[in-house]
Amino acid sequence: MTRASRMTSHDVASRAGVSQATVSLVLSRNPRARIATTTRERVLQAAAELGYRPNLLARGLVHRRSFALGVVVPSLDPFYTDVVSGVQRVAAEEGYAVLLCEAVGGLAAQQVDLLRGWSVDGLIMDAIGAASLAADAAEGLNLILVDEPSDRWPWVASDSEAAGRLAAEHLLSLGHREIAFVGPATDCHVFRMRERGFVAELRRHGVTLTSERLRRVQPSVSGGERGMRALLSLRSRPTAVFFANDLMALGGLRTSLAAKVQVPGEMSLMGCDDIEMARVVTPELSTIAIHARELGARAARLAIRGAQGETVQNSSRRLPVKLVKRGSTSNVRPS
Amino acid sequence: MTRASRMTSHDVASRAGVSQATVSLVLSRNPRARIATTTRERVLQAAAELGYRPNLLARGLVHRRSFALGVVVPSLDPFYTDVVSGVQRVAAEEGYAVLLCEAVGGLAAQQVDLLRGWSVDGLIMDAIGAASLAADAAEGLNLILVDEPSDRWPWVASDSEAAGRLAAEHLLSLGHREIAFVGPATDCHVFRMRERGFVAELRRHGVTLTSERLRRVQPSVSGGERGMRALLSLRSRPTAVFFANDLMALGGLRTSLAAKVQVPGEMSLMGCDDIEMARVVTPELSTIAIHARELGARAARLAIRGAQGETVQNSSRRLPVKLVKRGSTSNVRPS
DNA sequence: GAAGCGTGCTAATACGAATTACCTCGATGC
DNA sequence: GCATCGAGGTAATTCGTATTAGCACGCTTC
Repeated sequence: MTRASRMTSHDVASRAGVSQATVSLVLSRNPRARIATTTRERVLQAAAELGYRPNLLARGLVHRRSFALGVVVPSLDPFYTDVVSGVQRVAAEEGYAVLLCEAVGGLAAQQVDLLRGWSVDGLIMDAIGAASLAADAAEGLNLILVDEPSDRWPWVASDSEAAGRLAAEHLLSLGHREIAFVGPATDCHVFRMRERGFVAELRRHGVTLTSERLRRVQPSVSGGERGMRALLSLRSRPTAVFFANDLMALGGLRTSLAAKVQVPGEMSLMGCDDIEMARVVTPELSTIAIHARELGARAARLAIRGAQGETVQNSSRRLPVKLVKRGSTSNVRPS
Repeated sequence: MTRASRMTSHDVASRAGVSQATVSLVLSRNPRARIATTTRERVLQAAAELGYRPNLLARGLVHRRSFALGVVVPSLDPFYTDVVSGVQRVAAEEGYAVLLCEAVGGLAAQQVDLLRGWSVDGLIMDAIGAASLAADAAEGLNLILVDEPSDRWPWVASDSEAAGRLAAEHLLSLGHREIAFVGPATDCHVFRMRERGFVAELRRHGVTLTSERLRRVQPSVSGGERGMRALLSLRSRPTAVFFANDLMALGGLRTSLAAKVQVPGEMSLMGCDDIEMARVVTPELSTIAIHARELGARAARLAIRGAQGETVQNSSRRLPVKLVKRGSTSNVRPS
């Protein structure tokens, strides 16, 4: 009951009057171990009395695995925050710890090195980060990609093409034909697919995206503002805009309201991701729900299964996405 | 150059033709060690060629510290996300890893136990979480509290009372006298101080907060909505409201706009924290900047210094806060 | 009563790096 | 020429846990 720290299995052993090995056998519940019930209880009681906690560093050293998952995110933006939260939840359930790294300036490789040193059982990261790794840096690593399919590593991803398609369907169903798209310039699978699905569906309905209605900006709030400003200054304004993520859409909304453009009266806006804040702004943002937490949770499960020796390669599947209709989209007004 | 994993200091040693001890001495740059320059270089080259990374579990086991910081947050809401981000930045600079735990349902104690097992060098957590620990659970732990002063542990905190005072000053300076406050029911130091500073400053100017203008709700967006609805239904509506955090203020803003109440024309709203989203909504939210990232960064530095043996007790200081005037507050309109 | 057989536990070792005590070897002192 | 000394390195031990091989003891069996 004294200092709960610094207690080792040896301390428990001597208090219970057994050997350290026995303590380990009891506490690790090794099924192959034959332990008399009375001994087991003496050990358990001694451990409880001393407040014994196994040293996970020592355990990890022996096992050559740490029971920790590494997560490397480009930044703690709303999307990745949800992913991390999902990872965290599953990890906690399974008794794993989570080592979090924010790879702000392309120093993903350095962070991965650190996590390697920790013998993480699994490493969850985004595609951009993974791409920045040296060829052999990921060797022997149980790597799980978030939101980008790959044939080299297992992955979890949402159905980004469907996301784009759903957005298009929604806007078309409201009668819009003058439609614009704002997406990032970065060559990232998710955004590429969202765009592809969106454009394809528009085309299927005879709507083409003119180049002046396709704006490339940073995937952030201020990027969305820039994109929207450009669209508002066009001779022929669109009546609806799909932004490749919610942050940009929030920027677009801001700019529209600042310009006294009625949303959704004169201009329908859609985002993608369904981050928390989409429900908070006025009007609430129509968007496509990506279920980022679920994505993180699945990545964690995949990582844990991979760490336990299962081959999870190709058990990957795309998570369905869902239209979330809110207040920022409406019928095109009769003109 | 082959598998960068699994390389031990023994491998480096045999490749460089020296003993493992020498490798360790070279790589740990022990100042007391006398190593010939030529040997040092042979070792460094061998290490580089093999892509050697020290095993941090083994290192931690020897040192009885892990070079990792634990962070336990009640949830990854915008505020704590910023805190974590600040911790992360400093940790990365100093070569520390960050073990993140989200203690969703009062299971902070359990998470702390996990982190204990990891021999974390420092543990950063909020006051509510710390309070939920058993009396001896924090024994021997290098614990740093976020946003709650304590004489038992070092802490970092913002000047919450000043935050409330600044909010009051701002609203008063705009001519408001009919003022309301929305805060949480939870007995948390930060919120208590914000309220105290706010109320005291009002009183100093002869403005009292009637009980119907003091709403207690959950510290969330929907809590803010409830509070605002209550205020809007009063016979004598206030002309300005201070919310104890930005999430609640965003809820209040939403509710006001939904009720066609002009903000800031008929109703000035203020939040506190200056989360990212405060700048995104329309109108932009006036608030008090708390500098959560800086709070996290300082907590991390304190934890690291504490881990290195320095006594950081009472080197604690309150971080100044700052009024951020934006579009959700304005002069009271002449009636 | 010697051989056989489980049961229940322990001794010993490994995991990989850090650290301490000590050893060797050449140069120096007198 | 013998003791001294410091520079440069190594062998051995430690950290705390998991695991394997094997010991001791009691019970059966013929």
